[in-house]
Amino acid sequence: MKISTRGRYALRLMLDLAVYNTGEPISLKDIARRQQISEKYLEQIISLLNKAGFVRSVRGAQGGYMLKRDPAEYTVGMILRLTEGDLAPVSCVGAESVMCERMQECVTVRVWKQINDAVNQVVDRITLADMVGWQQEKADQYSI
Amino acid sequence: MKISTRGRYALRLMLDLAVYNTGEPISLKDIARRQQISEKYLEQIISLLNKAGFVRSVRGAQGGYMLKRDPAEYTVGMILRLTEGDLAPVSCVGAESVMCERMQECVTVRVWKQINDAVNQVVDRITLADMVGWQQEKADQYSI
DNA sequence: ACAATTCCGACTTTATTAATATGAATTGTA
DNA sequence: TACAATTCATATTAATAAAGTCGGAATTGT
Repeated sequence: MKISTRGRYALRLMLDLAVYNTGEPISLKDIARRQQISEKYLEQIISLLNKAGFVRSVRGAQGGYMLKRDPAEYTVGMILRLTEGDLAPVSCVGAESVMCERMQECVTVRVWKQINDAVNQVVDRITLADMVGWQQEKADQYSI
Repeated sequence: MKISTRGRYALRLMLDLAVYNTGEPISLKDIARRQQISEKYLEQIISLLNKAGFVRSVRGAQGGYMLKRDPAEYTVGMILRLTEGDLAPVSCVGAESVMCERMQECVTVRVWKQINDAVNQVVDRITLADMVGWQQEKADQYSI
């Protein structure tokens, strides 16, 4: 039931883009330094986000990435699903659920459905903007 | 975010013991046949359940396993945690949470905590007895 | 005695995770 | 225009975990 580094890093990456947004592209090198994540690994991850149209990339010197939309328009669910794949605890209750031949008599599936719903409700409610707000609170706490 | 076969099989195994309980020990062979799971693999899984005191074993011919307590006394959470380990989506919000050095400034941890709470609330509420009930409903549906 | 079972530990195979490595393509700046 | 800083693309590797399989010892009812 773990979320892998891919998903976790993707979330931190997107949050970093939101928090440090100045209108100028932000380079992966900066993000990697701030987040203490291998730059090369981040390349792979942001490539997914880029292909999905979540970020805009600027190539060449002084290049980098920026969020394409407002932070409020990204839910945690969107980001995690893109990088982790379906968040369903078993494949038979996922978005494109893979039926199994025991479906008829299977009772455990009700458990998985409930877990799935509970998780989705959380991740689809929280946006990047929420997280930026939390970050701000923290910053305030420690600076006072 | 997947639950592995270990946990899924353990749940089906326990449910099988609850549903087919007659007071006599039930052999793994029977369970394996009914649940379509490798008997050898089930041995490993039930060994965990046995050591944890969830089931009672009877060795030798006509031997097998029985639930030690009433189905209502087993939650899904108990069974999954035993076989899957902590259900927390990341280790820093689990029961014996492993701190990381970024804890102070980390904001994503709030997301993981909410997911963790949501999942626990579901699995700690559902008991084996609930599932036996569901199974009964299904049986009724299809027999009418 | 024997067959059916649980019990135990080692082994194997496959898939996934988490990167690293190499280098090409692009572009602002000196 | 050269160059350095970047993104982009693909291949490779190393470590770990998942999902079993295998062989046989120990126990016990018939």
